[in-house]
Amino acid sequence: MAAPIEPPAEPPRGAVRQTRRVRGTTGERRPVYDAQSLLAVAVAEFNTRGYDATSMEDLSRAAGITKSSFYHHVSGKEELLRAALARALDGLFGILDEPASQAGPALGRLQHIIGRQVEVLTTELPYVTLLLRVRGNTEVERWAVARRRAFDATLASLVAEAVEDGQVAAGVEPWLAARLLSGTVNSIIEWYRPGRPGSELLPGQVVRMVSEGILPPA
Amino acid sequence: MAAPIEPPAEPPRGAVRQTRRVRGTTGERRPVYDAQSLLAVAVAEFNTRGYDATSMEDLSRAAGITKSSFYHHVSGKEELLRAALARALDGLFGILDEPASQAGPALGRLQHIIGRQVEVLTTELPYVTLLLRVRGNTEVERWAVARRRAFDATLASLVAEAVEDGQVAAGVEPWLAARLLSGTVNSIIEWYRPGRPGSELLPGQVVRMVSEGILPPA
DNA sequence: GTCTATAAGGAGATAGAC
DNA sequence: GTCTATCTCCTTATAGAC
Repeated sequence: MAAPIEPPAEPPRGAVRQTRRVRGTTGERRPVYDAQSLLAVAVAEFNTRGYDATSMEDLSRAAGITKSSFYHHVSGKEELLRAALARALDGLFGILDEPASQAGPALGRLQHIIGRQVEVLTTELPYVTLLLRVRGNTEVERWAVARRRAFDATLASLVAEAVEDGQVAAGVEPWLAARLLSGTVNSIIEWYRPGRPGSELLPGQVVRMVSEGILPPA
Repeated sequence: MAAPIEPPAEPPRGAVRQTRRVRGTTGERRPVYDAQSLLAVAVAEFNTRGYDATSMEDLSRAAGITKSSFYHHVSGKEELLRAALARALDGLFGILDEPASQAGPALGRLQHIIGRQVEVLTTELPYVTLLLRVRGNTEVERWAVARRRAFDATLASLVAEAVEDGQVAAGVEPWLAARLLSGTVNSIIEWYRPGRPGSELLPGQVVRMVSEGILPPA
């Protein structure tokens, strides 16, 4: 079987609680963690140093507790990776389930997906960043890589369909266009940072630039 | 000091010999290595597994010798990384020294650089791939990241100049265009593999697509 | 839930024989 | 130039007290 929908040995996700802080015995405030908030801490560290270069010691220090306490909450390093990759993939594949991704002319569906992909990239930035950097060293990583490829293949077939339908200029090689398209959109993770004004304009700008050119003649 | 031209503690490069094979005592053929050919082996492994996930044991096994023998030829893991990153950066910055990168209208210089960047990406694929994946964990990595940023900044200022000169449509935000431009070109490392027919057309196709759109209307 | 202590193994790197 | 053996440190992960 290629590219299974479910990751290997996925346990059920626990209930999600908000991170809050309580007063410790010595008076200082210490965060109360659950699996979700520790995942966010871990993914941030993974993205800063790289997954393989980040030790469980690094993660626990970032969370403000010892390594052993960290292990009380999470089952291991690879489980953190699996959960993060699953979240990124859920976001991306969720786009394909939307009505506007399935109805209408191929070009319109493509533009909807691209715009929404930019949105998911920015709203789920840390998780998608991690996903796009995975190399395929373990079973979990290979699963994520295969799912990513399946997503890209969907886009590639849509590009081909748009060319066949005469909505995109025939001089374009569909497979090359699809690859540059994915590369352009995914490259946003290299520089996008949340909280800057004008972020809500980005999806439309990206869709326009891939349609009219990043450097259109005046 | 920011973004020094020279990497930290760079030793002079040794003479380059071609890799050949000699008959061992047991009759099997074993490659004769020098620093350059071992660098190629190492970079290939780094790109497959990721730099941090690749052990010196992995490298020596890929070269067909023991870890100790491997250390006879190279001084260490980080030195391999430094040499590989230097090669990639030399290729990229060499583009900026070309006459066509310095004379004429900004848009023309930009198009020349983009086309040549595609060429360097493909001809120096393993080295540039490694460069684009470096995170900045060590002094050597931070040096490489800073140099990369300097290269991107040169492109960004050229885009701004082309817009000011009225050669590129004024609706384009120069910094966004520059970032998507770099992202699009750099994404080629994710799928390009040497030896396929038609590779010589790629630079021109990429320049056309970033100018006219990846998905131009029919 | 958090801690100290520790197990078990893998990492980068070196010594010294052949 | 290549090898076996080894050093030292760091890694993931667990045991068990509080």
